[in-house]
Amino acid sequence: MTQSPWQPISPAKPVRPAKEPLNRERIVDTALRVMIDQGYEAVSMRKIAQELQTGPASLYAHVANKKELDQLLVDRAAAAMNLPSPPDPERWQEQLKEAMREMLRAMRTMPGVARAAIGAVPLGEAALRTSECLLGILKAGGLPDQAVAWAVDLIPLYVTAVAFEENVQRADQWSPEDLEQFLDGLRSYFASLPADRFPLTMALAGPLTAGAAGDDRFEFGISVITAGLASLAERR
Amino acid sequence: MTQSPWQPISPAKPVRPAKEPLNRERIVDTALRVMIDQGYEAVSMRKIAQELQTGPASLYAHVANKKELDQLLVDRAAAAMNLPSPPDPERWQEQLKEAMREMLRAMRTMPGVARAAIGAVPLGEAALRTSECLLGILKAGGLPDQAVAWAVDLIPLYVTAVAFEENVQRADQWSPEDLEQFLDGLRSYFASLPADRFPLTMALAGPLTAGAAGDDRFEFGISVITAGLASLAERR
DNA sequence: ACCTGAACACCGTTCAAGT
DNA sequence: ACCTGAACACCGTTCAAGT
Repeated sequence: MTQSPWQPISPAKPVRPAKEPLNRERIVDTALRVMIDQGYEAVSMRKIAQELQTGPASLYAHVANKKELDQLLVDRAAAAMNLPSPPDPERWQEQLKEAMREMLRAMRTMPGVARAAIGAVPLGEAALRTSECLLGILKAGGLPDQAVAWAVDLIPLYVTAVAFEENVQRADQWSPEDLEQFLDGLRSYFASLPADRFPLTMALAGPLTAGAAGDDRFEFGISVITAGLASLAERR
Repeated sequence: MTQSPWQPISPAKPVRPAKEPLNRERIVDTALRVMIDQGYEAVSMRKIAQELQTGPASLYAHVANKKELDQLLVDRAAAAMNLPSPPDPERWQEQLKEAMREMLRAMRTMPGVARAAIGAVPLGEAALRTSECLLGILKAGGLPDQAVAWAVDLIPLYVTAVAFEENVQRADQWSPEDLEQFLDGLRSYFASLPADRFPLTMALAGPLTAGAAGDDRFEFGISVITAGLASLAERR
């Protein structure tokens, strides 16, 4: 074989290696992209490896296991949250509601993250910052320390559960029309129940199937929790 | 081969067929047993089939898919709940708390059922009876209809999320000592944080790691929710 | 109508072998 | 130290073939 004259004589060495090396960040970036595009179910060690043009075994040099990857995704979501600060004793209830709305908003931008978050203790740096912020708001509200601490457990639990519910529906690929059709079916199902055994379910079929699409149900939830916490503060 | 004299001459035909036929109930019974023994992760179509001495394909004649099996398990848990009745306007808050305690108790006897329940709309007969009962208690509390309906969504969501959390710990096979060790680790982790950025997390390390074992945290949650709902009733 | 074996298209994780 | 192929022990679901 002859060397073309415009090529250097030194052995052909690409300026960049064909593959850039694997690292934690690239793995989490890829997992996040897959999760946003295709949902939590699609985030598998095998699929992430495939996206990175390698085999699943390669990931284990950078991530302990799937659970750790899930935790890293949760921390990404926490990092995306813009929580109200500094805490204001005059407005703590509104700040708390704002924080919960923001938590849900961030989780919605990463559908599936709720599934990764639920039932895991979030100890990443961003998750801790979220906790610290909530602690501040609740302290500003004048709650006793133990109530503050348990509330910081209760609040993400509720928001995550709501996001998780939405995520299940999304995973089933329900369009708004599908949802409306499902609710219609539900209403006629309620109407067909034996009236002697399910009188209230039948009477409240309307309210029971309302607010499934928008944020009214979530707003109700955060109002109940905020009012409940406020009632604890008043007893101080 | 000679026939033993005390055996009938007619061809050996067992009085019962070697296998009793498969049906929904046997499948759900088996799945429930596996779930109680080995947790939700162990409840797979393949494993249940194996327990029933058949192949996984055989189950699909009686159960649409895994999701339907999950729903049937959830309804078994709902059927095991002994909710307070009839509703008493004088005691509705205590009845509501009792109901939530009973829901958690039933879910605890079937670890894993929370995982099957979360994010699915429970429409089995027993689940509907649970709803009907909660509707009665909340109506007795004088809440507006829409609040009653959304509360019936919020309450099982919270209880299920709590049960799910406990279930994750159980799935990781944590003994009480492991939990204590984990909490110790957590406390020293909190103590090691940068004091300028996480002052409250550090100051509240005690309360934050308290009540993880017993029911204090759950009692706090049901108090907050009940008080929040009561504050809506007062505004009527 | 019900059951079955075999297949399809997946999982998470480990491990010995390479560079 | 990092990467890899191959294997292990699993998944849910489908489908043609049996009875």
